Amino acid sequence: METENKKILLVEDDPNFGTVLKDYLSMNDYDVTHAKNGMEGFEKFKKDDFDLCILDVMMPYKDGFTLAKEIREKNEDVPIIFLTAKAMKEDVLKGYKVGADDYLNKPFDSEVLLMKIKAIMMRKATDSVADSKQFEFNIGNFFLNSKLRFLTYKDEEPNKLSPKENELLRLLALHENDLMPRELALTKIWRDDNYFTSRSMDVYIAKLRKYLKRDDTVEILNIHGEGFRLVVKSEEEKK
Amino acid sequence: METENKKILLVEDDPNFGTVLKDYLSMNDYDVTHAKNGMEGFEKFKKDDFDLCILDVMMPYKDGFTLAKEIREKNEDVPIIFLTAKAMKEDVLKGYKVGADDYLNKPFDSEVLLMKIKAIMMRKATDSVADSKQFEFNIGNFFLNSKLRFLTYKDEEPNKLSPKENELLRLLALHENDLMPRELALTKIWRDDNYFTSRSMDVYIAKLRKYLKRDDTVEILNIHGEGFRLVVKSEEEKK
DNA sequence: ATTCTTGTTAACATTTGGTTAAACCACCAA
DNA sequence: TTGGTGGTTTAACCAAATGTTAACAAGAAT
Repeated sequence: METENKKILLVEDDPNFGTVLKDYLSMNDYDVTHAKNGMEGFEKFKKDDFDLCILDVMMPYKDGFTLAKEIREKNEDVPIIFLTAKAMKEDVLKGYKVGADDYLNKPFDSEVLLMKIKAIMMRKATDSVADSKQFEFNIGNFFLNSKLRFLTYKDEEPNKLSPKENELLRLLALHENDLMPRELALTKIWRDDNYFTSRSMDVYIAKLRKYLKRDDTVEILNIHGEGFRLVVKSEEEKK
Repeated sequence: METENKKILLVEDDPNFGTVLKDYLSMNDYDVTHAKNGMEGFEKFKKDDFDLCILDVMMPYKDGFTLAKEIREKNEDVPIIFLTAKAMKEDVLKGYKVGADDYLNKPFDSEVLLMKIKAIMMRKATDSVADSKQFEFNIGNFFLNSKLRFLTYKDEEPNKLSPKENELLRLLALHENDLMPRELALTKIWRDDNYFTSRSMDVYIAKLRKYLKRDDTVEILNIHGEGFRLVVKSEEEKK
């Protein structure tokens, strides 16, 4: 199991095709947000951080190109793939002008789309030195490197964390001193919220507590029925 | 003094189409070398340094894919565009597997080709700062010359590395002390990510470890499910 | 009290990695 | 053609890492 799935923004007005495509991509481990038109697409784009945008060109109100331009103003790096109804030269040229990374003519083969997505993601993966921000945390006297899955106490030997331990602690750290809802961890890490995954998560909370108990300024509290809270006491309140 | 024009290798067996295309590209300020078949294409490729290859897929003797594979062995970065007679799914997938950057269905619009060329060059220009011509590495007491495929320990006799050993170690070195994701090596070196390529990679990791074990400040660590990490201990932490 | 949730441990199942050796393959030379 | 050589892949087997489930104890809520 790896960190988090890649997020894709899919903007497609045809509801049937849109949902089918969304499901297909989800099945292939992408985290897909589906917007039904240009406006909605842009709203959703602003609210989240996507790794890729797939835009239908022909849409009412706001076509794919206009949307792409707006997106480019906000972010000049996100890869964009256009879906065009036919291989119109003008469309293709326009697409490239807006900074498309690729385009596909409908109808297209879903495997080809997957291939393209992979190729594009790989390209980005190589150069983008990755935002290390989201992956490093100071938690009391601990330091968590979530990319290498290391938890270090003071200057001792780093402790290896398993993927699930790591993801869970990272989520807790992202919500430091605040509630980290059970449901959030379950859907993000276990991708399913049921009795068993819930019990499994509790097992992992126990493991994390074991690691963290070396530092008595750090603690994972339970909020009954809601979730957990990673609290870090500051120097003063430590006494 | 002006910058030099981008060099394009065009491999196309149809003499009419080939020369017309060559002239068209030349007119647009590209420095085009035209080869009439796969053999000639590969010969010319070896003799010069191209910024882009445009390969016809259907050619006598040696088809475009085979040629692409040979080219990839020499150089894993040159962008490759395929020209395919028809939009066959198999062809497209095959192309991507060989590491194509794009493909075009004949007949195609020349402006579209120009656009694609521009887009691809742009991409390389921006992101390829990443794998910038980095072919020499100091790894602890080792010195890796990745161009000549030599690994030297202190001042002893250089050790020859096979192409795969070399590429793998180079990728690791590029990510020194950081995670080198499995997937990255598999797609970059093996051009496919499946059970067997993955096992093959593990075999190569074992080989590299054997070379490296002479120096105990250097080590290849595994990050379960993620990839590998080439760590070089500094003098202090060595003790 | 009793019912639901959480904590913890340990057994078990599954997945991934390490290593060796043999098979395979392309190339070159006799 | 044959045989050798170097490189790579495949197979087999084992070891390590990770994850799930069951069982039971302990807390909280009503």
